[in-house]
Amino acid sequence: MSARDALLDAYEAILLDDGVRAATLEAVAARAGVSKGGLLYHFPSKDALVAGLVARLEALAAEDRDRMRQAPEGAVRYYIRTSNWSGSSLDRALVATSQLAQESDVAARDVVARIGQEWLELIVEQIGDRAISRAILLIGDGLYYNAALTGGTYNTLTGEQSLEELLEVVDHLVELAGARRAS
Amino acid sequence: MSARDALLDAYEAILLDDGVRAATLEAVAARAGVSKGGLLYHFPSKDALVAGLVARLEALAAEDRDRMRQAPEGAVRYYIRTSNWSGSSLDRALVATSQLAQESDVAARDVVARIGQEWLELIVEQIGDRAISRAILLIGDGLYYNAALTGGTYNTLTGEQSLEELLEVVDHLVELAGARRAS
DNA sequence: GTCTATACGGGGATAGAC
DNA sequence: GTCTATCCCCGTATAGAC
Repeated sequence: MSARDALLDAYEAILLDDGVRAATLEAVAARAGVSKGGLLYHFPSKDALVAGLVARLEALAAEDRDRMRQAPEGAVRYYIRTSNWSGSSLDRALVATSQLAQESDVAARDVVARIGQEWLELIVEQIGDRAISRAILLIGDGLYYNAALTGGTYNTLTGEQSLEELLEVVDHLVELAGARRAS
Repeated sequence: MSARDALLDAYEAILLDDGVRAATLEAVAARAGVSKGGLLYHFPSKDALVAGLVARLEALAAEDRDRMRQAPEGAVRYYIRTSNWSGSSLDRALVATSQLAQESDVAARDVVARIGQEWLELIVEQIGDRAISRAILLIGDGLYYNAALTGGTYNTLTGEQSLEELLEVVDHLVELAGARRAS
């Protein structure tokens, strides 16, 4: 793994575990096993570090959209399943970046907003009804919110069973959208 | 208004507008129109300021539960309507405290978790089905997440219409819970 | 009850050695 | 490509004046 990636991993990890205040250059460098000077070679400023994280999130989200579009279970089920915390690269990058968005970081705020819009559009394409799509999107947002609160320490939906139950509820919403389309 | 309340208002406002990093003692004091020394008379440390915010949130949430229980429209509709950002005291205190929870502040994390559990219990009492209740809770969480991302700059559900549409979708979930109870 | 002055540590960033 | 040394600013907190 490149040193850059190791540094971004460390930055993410600290943001998730301890929050923005703890995510200092020194802490990030130490966690990645380099010195502050070493970090500043790869990322000449803190803004550069943020930009690196934003770029990583953007790439991961684009890959995820492809998988979501092609998911055999359907985009909606795929979206809900992957919104529950699993510790995936996308989970981590998104929750970490959300924290920066809350610090009024414009780049972070933009990318998080854009990703949400793209998800919404994909769901609308699949099920047709905008109000129901928004409700489904909000359920996923709720899962991310819960992950963010704990830094992804545990799933909101503990165990496979509650996720299955939630998916079943969401299936009903998809059916409802189908019924509305038919009428 | 007491000086204490003015200081807590200022703390909240900075947390919402600019995030935890900007919420320094000096910034809070300035926004409340007192000096740093003045602030430290009322709240002898930053931890005391956090504790003050947590206590305020707890009180507001307790009042809100009473209103939710007695809401003529039902607890679920009340919950969804008030989860959309309106700039209420509870909105502000909850989103501000959520940010502290993400900084691994134990007191903040506990109170936010507890409030969520109480909401869930209230909804379960009213509609019976736990999985559906959890889905409804997550929709509310999603609304809070969106408010938190922007510091409550705007509603996720712009305009009265999209809120009404969402409430309609949620009504279907409540109906579904009723149907499950009947069977 | 609120202010100023001051101490101290930590965070971001630069220069330059290796 | 990574390290140490150093600078300056800012955030927290204490002491004490008014």
